[in-house]
Amino acid sequence: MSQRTRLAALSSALVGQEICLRGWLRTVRNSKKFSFLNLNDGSTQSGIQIIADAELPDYEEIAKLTTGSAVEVIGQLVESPGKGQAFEVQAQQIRIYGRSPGEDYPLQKKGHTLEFLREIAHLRLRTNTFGAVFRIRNTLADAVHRFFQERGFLYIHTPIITASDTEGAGALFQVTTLSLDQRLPLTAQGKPDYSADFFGRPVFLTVSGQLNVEAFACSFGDVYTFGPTFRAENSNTSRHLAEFWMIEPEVAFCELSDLVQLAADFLKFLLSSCLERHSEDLAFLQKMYDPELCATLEHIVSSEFQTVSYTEAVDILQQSEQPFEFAVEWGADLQSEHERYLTEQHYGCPVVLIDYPRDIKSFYMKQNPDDRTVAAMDVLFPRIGEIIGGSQREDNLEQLQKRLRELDLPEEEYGWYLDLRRYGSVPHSGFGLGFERIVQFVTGMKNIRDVIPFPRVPGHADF
RNA sequence: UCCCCAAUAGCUCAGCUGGUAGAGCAAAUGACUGUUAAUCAUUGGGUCGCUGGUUCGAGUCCAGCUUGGGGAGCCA
Repeated sequence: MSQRTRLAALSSALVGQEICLRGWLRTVRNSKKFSFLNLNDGSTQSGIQIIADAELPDYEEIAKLTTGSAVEVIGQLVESPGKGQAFEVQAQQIRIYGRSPGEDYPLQKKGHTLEFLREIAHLRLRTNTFGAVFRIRNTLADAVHRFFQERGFLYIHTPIITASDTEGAGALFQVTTLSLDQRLPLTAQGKPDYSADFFGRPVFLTVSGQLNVEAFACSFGDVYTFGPTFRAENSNTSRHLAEFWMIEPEVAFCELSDLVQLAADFLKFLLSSCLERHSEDLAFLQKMYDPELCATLEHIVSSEFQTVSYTEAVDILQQSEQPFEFAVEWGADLQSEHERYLTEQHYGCPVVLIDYPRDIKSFYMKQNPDDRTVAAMDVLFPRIGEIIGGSQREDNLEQLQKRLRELDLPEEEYGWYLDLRRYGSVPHSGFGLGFERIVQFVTGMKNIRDVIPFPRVPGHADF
């Protein structure tokens, strides 16, 4: 069997040579003496035109090929006399792996709506749009690791099954081997008897690796996680998933200002990696979905992120005289419309909001000396709002214990977490980036369900 | 979960003040010497989302439900 060449590897240097390609047909155009087949193998946006001459053996079978069929083409790469492509392949031999009956195959030689394609998530991957999205998603995943690896961060695999609810991170999926179809073992009080469950206690799918990864930061210094995350929230929006991937760096000997810088450097690195590698995919997405896509990405790479305290932001919003639906008031969480005003209109660049009121943030955030704010940080992007949330962590044992008591959280559940403050405590900070959010931003996709392979949302776990 | 909008052929849609179903594309068949989501001709294709109601008569009006979309909340 011949060595296969990927379409991405084709170049003018190969013109005149015999090559072997394998992939799926996007379009077929027949005329009396030959057929034009457009082949794509997933490695690039543009496919390649195959010329199948009627002189070929089995031409009758070849002429009956339809959109979606899988084939192998052996032939000579030649310069194309036609418009729209630099070269094409003059087929010498075409092997048919699998036909694709035209009367059934849902993908047509026409545009489909993203809503329709979501119903055929196993086949939408063969479209130009999803080719571009998933190639870019791959580059982003690679760039995440490159960024941290180049800076000496350790990649940590935190548990997916966990007993701890990282407070405030949302509703949990419970994991159990107790059968819902049979009578539950009950305690004397009539509650489920978890001593009979697999782990002997209630456990859940993780909503965040943060608490675990703090332990690693307090041993290895600079670490990060990148893994699946689960939220059982009944969120029905274009930017929430029940299962998604999250990146959480955690850095020891790091205060909030250093964390802000890390987040900005990180986001710029991710965006510029895509601009470098994906001009063709981005051009396609720009043409189809967002005329300003590349300009937006380039603008962010070259812009200075604006750091503003929550208190300053509230002042700006109150003086803006914008007709906001929700009033701006110190102590309340900012609404989407407020965040978007700051990043899109007031500053016109990414904004990092810091030092939020203590009462609207989580227990583990570092108390500021003013006694009413904590060293939290949210990075706001134009269009999508909050893309990163993070903070410096409370590293003072007494302060953290006090916070647990104030919020009525069980101190005994956090014993190991408090140990990190008890033994060799250091200032440390970290943030979380929802991976699909950045894929969404880079690709210009409006709905997060279109940037993950098989989306899991309330009421849907198909495929 | 809340608010708003929508659901008609495989896909995208039209269908007026209620009178019994249409187009383009796709598919199948044929034609065509270079096409680019090719072109031309022919053919087949519908429980008008579901349930009930109003009416002589409902794709059309009303109610409930289901599904999809947009926005909000929760957040990443």
